[in-house]
Order: sequence, then structure tokens, then C-alpha cells
Amino acid sequence: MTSTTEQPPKRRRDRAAREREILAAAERIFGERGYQGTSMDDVAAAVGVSKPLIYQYYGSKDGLFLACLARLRANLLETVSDAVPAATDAEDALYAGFVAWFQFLDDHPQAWSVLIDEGMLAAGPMAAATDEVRNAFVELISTMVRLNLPPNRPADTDEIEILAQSISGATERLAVWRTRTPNPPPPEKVARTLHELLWQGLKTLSTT
Amino acid sequence: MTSTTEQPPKRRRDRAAREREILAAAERIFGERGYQGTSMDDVAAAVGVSKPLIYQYYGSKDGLFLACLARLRANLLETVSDAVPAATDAEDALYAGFVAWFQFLDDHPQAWSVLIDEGMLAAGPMAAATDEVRNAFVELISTMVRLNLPPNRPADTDEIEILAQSISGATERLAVWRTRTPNPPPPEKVARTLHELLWQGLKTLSTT
DNA sequence: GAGCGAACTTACTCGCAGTAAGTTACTCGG
DNA sequence: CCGAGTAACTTACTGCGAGTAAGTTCGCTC
Repeated sequence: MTSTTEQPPKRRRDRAAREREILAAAERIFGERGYQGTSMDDVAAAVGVSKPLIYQYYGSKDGLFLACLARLRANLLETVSDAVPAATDAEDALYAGFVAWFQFLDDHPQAWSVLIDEGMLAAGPMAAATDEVRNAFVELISTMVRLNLPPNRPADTDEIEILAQSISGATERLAVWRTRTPNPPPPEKVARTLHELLWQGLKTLSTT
Repeated sequence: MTSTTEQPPKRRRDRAAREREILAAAERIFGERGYQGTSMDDVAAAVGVSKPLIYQYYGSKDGLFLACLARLRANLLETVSDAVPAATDAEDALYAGFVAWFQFLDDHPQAWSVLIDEGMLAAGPMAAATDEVRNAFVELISTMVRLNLPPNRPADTDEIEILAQSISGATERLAVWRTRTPNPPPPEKVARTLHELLWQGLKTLSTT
């Protein structure tokens, strides 16, 4: 039964081919189970190879993960960067960039969690708990936004959620940035700039 | 030399007191070294107690971490929520909320990393790599913003950075939210709403 | 001062990242 | 066709850290 179309029974491959094979499996498994949830033995088993081989090629678990990251990052950046100059003016460019970003992540759902999803790093109850912190703020903001809608305007649930998530996300990111920046601007300056960025838009959105 | 003010040489304490002692040490160590970087033996040693005792009281490493989280979360939420109704109108409330948020995190630097900092979960080169992905976008956005400043306006470096970080943060968060929401609105809707939220403010900021 | 429950410890298991040292298959010059 | 050299690959470990089983000691009460 050694037909000609039989898949070769796991022979040796040259290094480049094996590396690609390993990278593909790693991207898939990291995407499915997250960084913590993935063991090197899992990846090795999926490829049908022993663990030290992966260490020889990628050095460490981090190394393997970083290799996945690099590929996806390049793809994503390229997609978004390409969308921007196609637009005619700055306003369009902003919109086009957003669409490209969300579209890419829609089209590559597993790429996504490898790239950015923080939940990937802490699975289960921990992710749930940090989510709760976030949700508390999102609700707080949603309430504020809702309170300031003119009574005649029907509330678009999705829209309000989008606004609240945006604001919460921006705020959180600024906080991270401030801790990592040597001489960060004082809280008042950051708050003022953020407020100026958002307030006009909120006003417009709540009256149109 | 058994003076009356001598601290008792690590005798037994009742459960509640020990729990508080452990929680305090855990908050400090998690804050310093992050979740991954902290071992239960570290915490046990810091308190001067053996590891199983911590397991008896907190169940697991996650349990201990969640206990820290709960305390900090309550503090933070309270601080921000209190700042909001003190304001006279919606615009002020938004600003006051932002200030309270950034101020709290300034005042509790170690609380911060326990609460939200994603870097806490992946230390070292991994954090650096995901940061690079973010920075690439921040730069892209900064460039776009800068290009659209009127030539006479001097660029405020901090301000532009704040804007770029905000936009990048909002975008990232919306992406996470979309993956976790059953029927998320299509990319175009999200992009449109986000664009409407930000565009007015960007226009205003670049001309004033 | 005997007994009893709460506080606490010693001494493990198990899973997984990482490694040392060796073995097998391909290949190329003769 | 053959032997040497090297790239591909494996077996069999170490070490560390989370989590646990099974006790042991302290302090209080009757």
C-alpha cells in the first residue's frame, strides 16, 4: 500500500522548510490557546518533531513567539499603511486607516490574539477580573454619555458602546504611556488635551 | 533585652491579621516584579511564612492576585466616581474624571501595574516587542497629525504624542471589544463612529 | 493539664522551559 | 559504490515553580 500519492511518512526536511512548518503551527496554537496556554511540547507534537529542534531553531519560547509576532506585525502595518495614502485628504485618511485596521483583524481572527490581545497572556478568571475593571469604567462612561443625549434622540446602543470603549481605551493607554515616559506631562495637561480631543466629537454625536 | 516595645518575634497571628499581612506583601511584590515575575515562594518568604499557608488562605496564585486586584479596583473606581458628580456640567465631569484617573495612578504607582499594565504579564523582550507594534502605529498617527498642522502653528510634542496614544489606544480597545462581542457592528460602522468622535477635536486642536 | 481546633510546616508531586550529549539520515568527493 | 562530514533530529535528563498530603505545634478553654 505504498501508493505514490501517499504523504511522505515524516521524513527530514531542510532547515528553512522546517522553520516555516514550525512557525505555522506556532501561530495557530498560540492563536488558539494563548501564550501561557501553549507549551513547547504542544507545538513540537503538532509539527511531529521533538522539542529541542524548536529550541535549536528559535532559541526559546519567547523567540518563537516573537517570530510569530514579527510576521503578523509586518502584515498588519502594511495593510493599514497602504490604506492611508489612497485617501484624498486627511479626514478620509483617518477613516480609511480605521477601516483597514478593523477589517484586517476581522479577516485574521487568530492573528489577532497573537498580536495584541492582552487576554492571551492571562487566561481564565484573571482575564475576567481585569475585564471587570474595564467594564466598570465603560459603564460609567456610557451612563455619562446617555445622560447627555437630548431626550428626543433615540439611543444607538452600539454607538454608545463604541464611544465608551474608545474613551476607556484611550484613557488606559495614556496611563500606560505616562508610566513609561521619563518626564510625563502632568495629569491636568493630559486630561485637558484628551478632553479637547473628545469633547467636540461627543457634542456633535449627541445632537445629530 | 526583652523590652516591652520589642516586636513579637514572628509568633502566630490570627487568620485575619495574617491575611492582611500577606495581601500587603503580595501587592508590593506583584507591583514590583509583575505577575509572572513573582513566585509564591517569594511572597511566602517576604511574609516569613510557608507557602501552603498562603494556599490555605487564598487558594491559588490567581486567587491571591485577584484579591490584590479587588482592593485596588475599588479604590480607583471610587476615586474617579467621586470626582465626576462634583462637576457642574457634563463637560466638566468629563475633564474631572480624566484628572482623577491620571492623578490616582500618579499617586499609586505600584497599584498601577497590578491593576492594568499589560507589561506586567510579559516582562522583558516580549513586552518590548508588543510595544514596538504599538509604537509603529503611534508614529504613523503622529505623522498624520503633524502633516495636517497649519505651518504657522508650532508643534507641541507632548500634545501630539497624547493625541496619537489616545487614538491608538481607542483603536486597539475597540478591536478587542469587537472580538469579544457576539454580533459586533461591521468595521465600517465602528470606523465611522470613531472617526466622528475624533475628527472634530483634531480639527479644533490643530487650528487653535 | 488534657483535649481540641486553628495556625503553621516539612516534604513531597507534577508540568513545563530549557539543555547535554548522542544518533540517524542525506550528500558529495573519490 | 563507499566512506567521511555535516545537518537534522532524538532520548533523557535538570531545575524551577505551582500546587498538595499529611502531619506538627501553639494557644486557648474547661
